[in-house]
Amino acid sequence: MTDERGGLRERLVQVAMEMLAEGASELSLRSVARAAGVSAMAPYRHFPDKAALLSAVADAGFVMLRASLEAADAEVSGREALVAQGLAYLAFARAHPALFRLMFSGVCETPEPGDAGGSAYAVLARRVERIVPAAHAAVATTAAWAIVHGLAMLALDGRAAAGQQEAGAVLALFAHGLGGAD
Amino acid sequence: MTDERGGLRERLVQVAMEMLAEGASELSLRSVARAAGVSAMAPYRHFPDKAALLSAVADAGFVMLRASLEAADAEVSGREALVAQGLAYLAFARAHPALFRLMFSGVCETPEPGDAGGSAYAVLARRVERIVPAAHAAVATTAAWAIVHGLAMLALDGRAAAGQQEAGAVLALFAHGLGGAD
DNA sequence: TGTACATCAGTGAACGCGCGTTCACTGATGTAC
DNA sequence: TGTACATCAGTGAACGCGCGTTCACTGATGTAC
Repeated sequence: MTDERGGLRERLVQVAMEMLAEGASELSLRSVARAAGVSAMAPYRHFPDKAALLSAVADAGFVMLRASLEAADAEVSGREALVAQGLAYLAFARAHPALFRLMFSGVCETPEPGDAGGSAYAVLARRVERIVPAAHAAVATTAAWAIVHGLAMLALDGRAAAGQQEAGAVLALFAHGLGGAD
Repeated sequence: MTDERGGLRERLVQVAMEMLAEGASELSLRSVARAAGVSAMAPYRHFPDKAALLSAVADAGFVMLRASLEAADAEVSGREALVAQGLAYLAFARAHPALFRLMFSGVCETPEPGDAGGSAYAVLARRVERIVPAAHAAVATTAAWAIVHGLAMLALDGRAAAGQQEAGAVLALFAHGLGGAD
């Protein structure tokens, strides 16, 4: 039990993410506490209620997502980087479907929209700004996020082909359709 | 109680949709039965289990969505019709957020992907086919659905500006970016 | 016309369950003097 | 060095709840003869 090191708060978040990774589609406070080897009441030492725990899990998900986008963006440049971010976004959703759903389930009251500083959104926005004329940047960023998010959601529902190839074609079509130099 | 006319099956579906419209975020079999003025067991005469009831509700949602898209498409033509469908899709999501979430929650095992004949997807696909070269139609349709679905989902989460104007700009950018004649 | 029977929609009580949260507690650790 | 006290993380029993589903039933309607 070397895992017993460290604060319970972090452990609960980590255990919850593992449960989601293992296929749990809904988390209960009790089940997370159980999986962490702790009484049902212990989480209340660290979170005011269940929603706060789920919110912390979603936050951790956004940190992971952001890191994925940044890594993908760094590998290439220009329009290709935009496509790479899109594919990374999709890969994240496919790799962590339950977590992804939780992040966008409205449970989490994280602001995370356009103005939230270090958000995953900002990574995408920064890349779009380098591609399209400033006048279109805001609209193009929303469009880029929407297309990638829609693709991910539809793929999770089995409603759109989720293959790397199809997704690549869709993103390339979109990136090509954007105005601006490259 | 003129409403007592008609099959319980249809009444249950209708009542469930009303509950969703009134803000319920999760439906239980019992609550739907209660709202329909019927015992908790009555729904089992018409649905094998809860999932089947939710599935029927989602189906009814798709029928509504499809009708909205068709109506919007009929008003204008060419690229404008594509934008109009997109706005109608968004309007549907905003008008029926809980129903929309249910429809795309994976609860419903409706096929409804590309090949499903009379689906909402087909309405969008038919319009895209008239706009872009046949070689790109499949990719463009997926892209169109994704952008519109992503916009809707992000809007429901409060993560993207959902104003008619912003959405219109995003969709116009996308429609303009598509190749092909118009 | 009347009787016996089958069908069928809906009832109502009960099952076992897991849930979020409350409460009063325990026992270890730190700190003041 | 020792004693008294506060803090704090975690415990464990209990609460009331709504859930999906089971079971055996009731009572109305239709049908055969």
